[in-house]
Parts: sequence; C-alpha cells; structure tokens
Amino acid sequence: MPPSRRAANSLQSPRLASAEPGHGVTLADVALAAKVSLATASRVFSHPQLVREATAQRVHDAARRLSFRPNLLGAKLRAQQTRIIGVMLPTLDNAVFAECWRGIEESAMSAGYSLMLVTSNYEPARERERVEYLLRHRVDGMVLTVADASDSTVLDQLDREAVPYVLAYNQVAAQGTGSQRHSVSVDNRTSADEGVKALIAAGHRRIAVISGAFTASDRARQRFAGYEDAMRANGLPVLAPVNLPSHTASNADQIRRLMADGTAPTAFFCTNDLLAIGVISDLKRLGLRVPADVSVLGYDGIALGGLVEPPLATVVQPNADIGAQAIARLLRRLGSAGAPQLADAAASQALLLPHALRLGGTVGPPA
Amino acid sequence: MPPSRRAANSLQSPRLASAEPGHGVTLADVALAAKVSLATASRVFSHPQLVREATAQRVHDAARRLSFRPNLLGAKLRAQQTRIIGVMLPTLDNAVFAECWRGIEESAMSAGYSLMLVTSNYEPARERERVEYLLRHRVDGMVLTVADASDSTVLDQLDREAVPYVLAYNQVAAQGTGSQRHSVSVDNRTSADEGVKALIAAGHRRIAVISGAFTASDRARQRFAGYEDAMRANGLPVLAPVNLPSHTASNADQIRRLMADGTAPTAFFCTNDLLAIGVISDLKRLGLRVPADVSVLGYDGIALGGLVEPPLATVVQPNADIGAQAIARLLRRLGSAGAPQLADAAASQALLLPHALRLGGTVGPPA
DNA sequence: TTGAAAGCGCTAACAG
DNA sequence: CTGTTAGCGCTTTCAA
Repeated sequence: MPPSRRAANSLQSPRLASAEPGHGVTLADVALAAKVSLATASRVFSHPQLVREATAQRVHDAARRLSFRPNLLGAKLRAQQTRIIGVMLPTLDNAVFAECWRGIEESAMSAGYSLMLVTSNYEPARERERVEYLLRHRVDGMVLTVADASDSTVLDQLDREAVPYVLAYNQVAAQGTGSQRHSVSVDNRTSADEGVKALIAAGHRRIAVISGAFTASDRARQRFAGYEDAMRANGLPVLAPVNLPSHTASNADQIRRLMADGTAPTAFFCTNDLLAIGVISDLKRLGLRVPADVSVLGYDGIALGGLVEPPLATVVQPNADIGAQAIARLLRRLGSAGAPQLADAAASQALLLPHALRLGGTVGPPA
Repeated sequence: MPPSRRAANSLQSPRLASAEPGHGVTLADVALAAKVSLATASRVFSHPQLVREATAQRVHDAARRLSFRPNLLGAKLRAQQTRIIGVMLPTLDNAVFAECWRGIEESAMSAGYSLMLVTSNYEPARERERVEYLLRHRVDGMVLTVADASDSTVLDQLDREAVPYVLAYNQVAAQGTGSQRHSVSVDNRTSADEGVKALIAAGHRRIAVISGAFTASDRARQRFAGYEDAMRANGLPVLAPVNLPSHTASNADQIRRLMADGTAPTAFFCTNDLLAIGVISDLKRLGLRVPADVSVLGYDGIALGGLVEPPLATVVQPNADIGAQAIARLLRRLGSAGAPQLADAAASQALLLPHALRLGGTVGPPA
C-alpha cells in the first residue's frame, strides 16, 4: 500500500474495544459528521469569528452528538504553547501557600490557563528537579517561591533560558541591581520593622526573634533585618535570632532555655504564623500566659490566626492576592511575547502589595 | 512542490530568533548530531535495552551537548497516554487536604507520573467543570474527593466514560451495592463512633455535633451516623446536628445560643478539626474554659491540632497516607489496563486505613 | 541492533 | 467564509 492519503477518519484504526463516550472521538470525526473540513471544525473552537454562524452550529451539534472532547495535547503540540503555568511552592502544609494557591488557581483558570503544581519543601536540590520537570512539560511560564532568590541556581537557569516567571513572596531588590526579575510580595523588611515597632510602642524592650532556617527563606532574613531596624531606631539591643528547625513540632526546650535566662524577652517576633502558634503553645506549657506574661507577634496573616483565642497578632500579607497578582503579571509578560523585557522594563519589577498589622490578641504590654 | 518527504530535521523551520538553550532542540537534532536515526535516538530514552551501549552513549553525549530537553507533549500525544494524574480536592485551605497532597505528590512523582491539581470548593457545579478540564488534558486517571460520592454526577460520568479513578476520603459502601468504585479512607462511621464513645466514657451525656454542611460532605454525614450509633448504644439522646456554614469564620452566635440553653451540652464532637479549633475559640470568647467547662473532640488529626495548647483531642486520619495509597491503587489500575475491573474485583474496592484516637487535651470529664 | 515511514489530534498558512 | 495541506515532537510497527 502506497503512503495513500486516507480519509480524514480511519475507521479501522485500533479503537479500544471498550466504548468510552467522548474518548477517541476526534475533531476529524466531528468535521465528517458536520460535513465540513477539519480546518473549519477547528476554527469553530479556536476562532469562532472566522466561521459562519450556521456552519458553526452544525459543528457544535455534531460535537455534542458525538460527545467530542478536544484533546488539548494536539492543540498544545501544534500551537507550540501549552497555556500551562507551572507553579512551585515550598509546601502546602503552611497555610500561607495554600491560601496563595487559591488566588493562583482562580486567576489562572479564569484566564483560560492550566496549572501544574509542584512543591520544593524549601530544598534547592528539589527545586532544580521540579523546575526541570515543569520545563519538560513545556509550561509557558512559572510562578514560584524559591528558598533564596538572591542565590538561586534555579532562577539563574530560568533567566538563561529566558523562561518567563514571576516570583511570589520572594522580594527582589527594589531596583538598581539591574536584575530583570519580577516579583510580587509585601515589603518584608518594612512591614517587619512596623510590626516590631508596634511591640516597642506597647512597651517591650527585650524582644527576641524566632525564625525558621535563614537558609531556607530569604523572607525570614529580610524580616529579621526589619526587626534590627526597629530595635536600632529605638536604641534597643538586637538579640541573636533563634532559628528553629521545624514549624510543625514542639520546640519547647529551646523556648524554655530562652525564658530561663535572667534576661528573658518579654515579647517574641516570629517570622511566620505557624511558628508563632507553636511558640505560644510552648509558652503555655511552660506555664506562661500570652499575652499577660509574654507577647507574641507573628507574620503572614493566615486565616487560622484569626480563629484562635486570643487572636494571633501578626503582620498580614494578602496571600491569595499575592498569588493572583503573580499570575496577572505573568500573563502580561506572556501576552506581550514579542519584546517583554523592554516592554515593561519601566514598570517596577518588584510589585509590593500592602501589608497590615493585626494587633491586640497575643500582643499586650509587658508584664 | 510535491508533498515531498523532507529530511527529518528542517533547518529552515521558523526557529525563534532568541537563543534559548534547550528550547527548540528536538530529538531529531540530537539524532543528527549523534549520527543515528530519529528512531534510535528515541529508543535511547524510552527503551534503552533495545539499543547498543555505545550508540546510546553517543546519543546521550549529543543530548547533553545540545542541552536537549524532551518535549513531553509529543511523547504524550503519540503514546496516547499522558502519565498525568488529575487530582481534585475540595480546597487546600483545610490542612487535611494539604497534608493529603503531600502524600499524593510524593508517590506520584516517584512513580514517574505528573499531576494536575484542581479544587472544587465543595461545589458540585465546579466539580463538573474541573473534571471536564482534567479530561481535556487527557489525564490517565484521577484521584478525587467529591462532595457526595453517593450522589455525584461527576462520578457517574467518570464511570460511564470508564475513566479510572480512586476516591480519597469519600468512603464507598463496603460491598454488596455492586458499585465498582474504589476509595481510600478511614472508616468514618466506626471511628466517629469510637470517638464519641470516648467522650461518653469520660462521663459526658449531653454531646452535640457541630458540622459543616451535610450536603457538602458525605464524610460529615457518616461521622454523624457514628455519633448516633454511640449515643444510641448508650441510651443517650441524639441531639440535632448544628450545621455551620463556614469553617473559617467565627460562629460565636450559634454557639452562644446553644450554651445559653438550660440543657447545654458538656461536650462537642466537631466533624473536622478546623471547625473544632473555631468552636474552641468561640467557647473561650464566651468565657468558657476547654476542657474544664466544655470538652471538644475534633476529627481529622491535622498537624496543627497537636501544636495548640491544650492539644486538640481528635480522631486522627493518616492524611498523607490516604493520598499515597489512593495514588498507589490508581497506579495499579492503570498498570493492568487490560481488564482492570475483573482483575481486582476480588480485592476490596474500599480500602479502609486505620484511624487513631488522640485524647486528653481538649477532652476531659464534664464540669 | 538500526532505519524508514506513518501518524497521534490539532492548528495555521495559503488558496480559493 | 471554507478547504487543502503541512507539520508540532515524539513513538512505534515493519523491514533490513
């Protein structure tokens, strides 16, 4: 048999025996049934304005009748763009990122984009692996949070390959560094500074910082810098940060040691809410009352913090909005695919969203 | 020009001007560089055992030199299977599902499968929309949690189209109903029964159930049934369930009304931990102490519950494992693509994972 | 063990 | 407005 031009639809193709409605029905089948060409059928779905109303209707009818379901794979392969956005977050176990995902999913889906989510668990090695994975899927762009944006091989790679991406939570230097990186975050340092100043305004002088590993989070470092700013501005002693290994386990021993000291702090600034909730419990187990004996200020503004009693005092970030804006910015970059770098170079690369302080609750005057 | 058979690799193809390493390099380029055919190059990656060691090495070298990155789209389209698993969860804002995702991601990725996550927000309409979306992406199968597995158009559709899926959290009737649905969950009714019996053993007689909307969660209904079992078995009065609209807002008014009643309950069984944490706070705001004045038992065993003080007493589900097992079962079904229904019909469709009670903490004897 | 050839399902020039 | 045609990048018979 010569390489003959078969009819658009080969009836003898190895169709699976099982009759799965919608499965195996191709656009060609629909075109055949609607008595139009494959191209026209295609247009009905991708460029409806190019096809006459009546024709479109015939195609739609046929599609419905055959329960046609477009195979996005074919479209993507041919179109050389997947309309998939890769998302890499450290973990979903921290509500911050779960809330962020809500914003991401909502704005991506409503813009007709699909998502592929991976988590890095704050590990740079896993970041590389997961990003490579997203790249193999030919995502059109990425929204991600990396451990350390100022020293990230993954970001370097993305830059090198000119893959459009927008950072979420990671805050790139305002400007002047020449970095073309885009980010959406709050101003970590300034907001932390404000939070700690509120602690100082409440009368606290000995304030300690509890944080996760600095290596796993540039945000934690920036927030610590904000703490330093506030303390220095008030002539108060900057205490060495306490870096706790786990957010999700009791760190009672470390807390006990801190409080046993003659010069125990009267307030804690925790660089994230999850940590703050753990610290509050540890304090309670030590027989200390919050905020009567010790005040605790968190950072993140996860919904759960507002649910507990007393409510967690914290620096609130608009988590869902961070996700939504990151997608929005990425979409803008993807839209102007021509010369994106130049197009919005004037616009600030680092979008800073407003933060808020939620005080009261776990913050009160020193004992 | 006749429909001529061009060389495998067309040099005049519209390559984008931008030099993006790895982007645009195809298997054909690699084959050319390695001086083998496209077919051989392909085999090196998909069926290494079919190709001579030395040849494979040449191909690998060329691939590395050109920074070749396989385009999964081409492979998927041709292979007629995507190795993507669709995952639909109600929300990630409830830590139960975030924890479950961890198990899902880990076992899927390590099996070489990709994931596509969508959330339904407990809304059947959105369930349909999101599932259709996953289907268009031609996922090989799905792991999902639906609002109500016993009345789900989405599940009916999946059955009709013979799409392999495994339910997570939704617990299908043990057997006898003839349903071929697969599920991984704990035994909701039995575990709730045990939890409530523990409350009774602690001395409680008036126990109320606080739950989310029954329509949004068959688990909530099953857990309520477990409560009924426990109460009836002990000759205690079954109180009407209190269905709260939101997990993430204060429901203080409803709680106040309940407690104002002359016959206020001495213990609450909340059908999920998030709810329990909210209820505890509401109780505290009413000036009631937990567990001194009122006991609270949750359900889910989210990590956070163990962090608060006092620790949340609860029925613990192995969330990450539910996700991991759901993937494992799905993979088994996908593997034996031939006659899956018959192959493991003997095995229980409904995998019940062990639960555990975590007592103490917010549960004590009645006042 | 390797190569040639035929598509997977869809889109997008280019003609008509 | 519609049809013809040539692939997107990859896998997989079928032959050699």
